[in-house]
Amino acid sequence: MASAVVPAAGNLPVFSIERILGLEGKLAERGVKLHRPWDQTAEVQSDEENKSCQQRHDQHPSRLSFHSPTSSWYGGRRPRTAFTDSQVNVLEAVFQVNRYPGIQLREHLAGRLDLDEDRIQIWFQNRRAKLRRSLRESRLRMVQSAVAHLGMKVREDLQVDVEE
Amino acid sequence: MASAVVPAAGNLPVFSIERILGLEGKLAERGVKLHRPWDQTAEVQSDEENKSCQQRHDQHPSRLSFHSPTSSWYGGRRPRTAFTDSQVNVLEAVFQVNRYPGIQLREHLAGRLDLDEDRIQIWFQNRRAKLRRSLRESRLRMVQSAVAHLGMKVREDLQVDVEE
DNA sequence: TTTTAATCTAATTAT
DNA sequence: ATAATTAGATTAAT
Repeated sequence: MASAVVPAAGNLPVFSIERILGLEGKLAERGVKLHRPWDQTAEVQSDEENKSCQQRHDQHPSRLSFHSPTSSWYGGRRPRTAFTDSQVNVLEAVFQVNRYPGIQLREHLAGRLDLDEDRIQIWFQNRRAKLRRSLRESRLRMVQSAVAHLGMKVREDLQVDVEE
Repeated sequence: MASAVVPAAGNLPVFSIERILGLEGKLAERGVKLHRPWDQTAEVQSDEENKSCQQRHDQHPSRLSFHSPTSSWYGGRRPRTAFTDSQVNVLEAVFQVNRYPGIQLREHLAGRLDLDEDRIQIWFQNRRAKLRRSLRESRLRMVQSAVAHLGMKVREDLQVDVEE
């Protein structure tokens, strides 16, 4: 077989990428129009009607449409990376010092931890989101606690009013 | 040299990442407390502020902190990738067929075009944003055109009213 | 179920 | 003009 594609997530390549690269990538430069029955609506219909990410049960991928995040032929999402404890320890230690590592630090970490640079990038993005979430929740608890104390204070004052 | 760090954008590492990885990453696991003067009062800044990038009105960043996207020691952003015409041609051809390439297609393209997979991912994100932008603008023009035609029609009708 | 890696949008920054 | 980064929301794997 010419194509050594690995079907990792159970999705089968319907159209070979070589078809696109070989035919469209080269012929299209010469103004050659290809017959692409699935592309008749390419620029029009799919503004964002289909964007909001439902369609879990893929209808057969012929026809429509390869223009939504969920029904994408040829490969699903990247398999979840399982960081080791020591990798997380290092990342957390760096995060203590720098929450926005630049490209050089990310590359350095990637080399040091044997990870891809963009895994580092994603890790820091998710780590910042986690921090913001925890800060929001702790602020919320502060407010709730303050309100609760206010309530107690009001009840105390009412008690005093009654006793007076 | 032990360190093969490439100063791509003219940024110099001030604190070696090895300090963090070597000291914090290993000793911290044994409960060893480190003296980290920059964690309190960062005596660093002279080197940080001549970084290549921003800091338009940077107030003295002593004290705090490396926790903002702009004052990040050790590296700025990734240098802008300059895609070749033929790379863009292929990416555009694929985009015609699939606006949401999964991991397999992205990896395939990365290998084929000699790019990192993450550059492919980013390219498609930006390309979708461009498409949405252009669709929004074209819809806006449609509405504007419709309004203009309505205006003309109204004027015609008024003309008829006057002539009658 | 909970946590978090991965993906997406939208806005922005910066080359 | 567009590559890179961010926050934020969501999806999905563990």
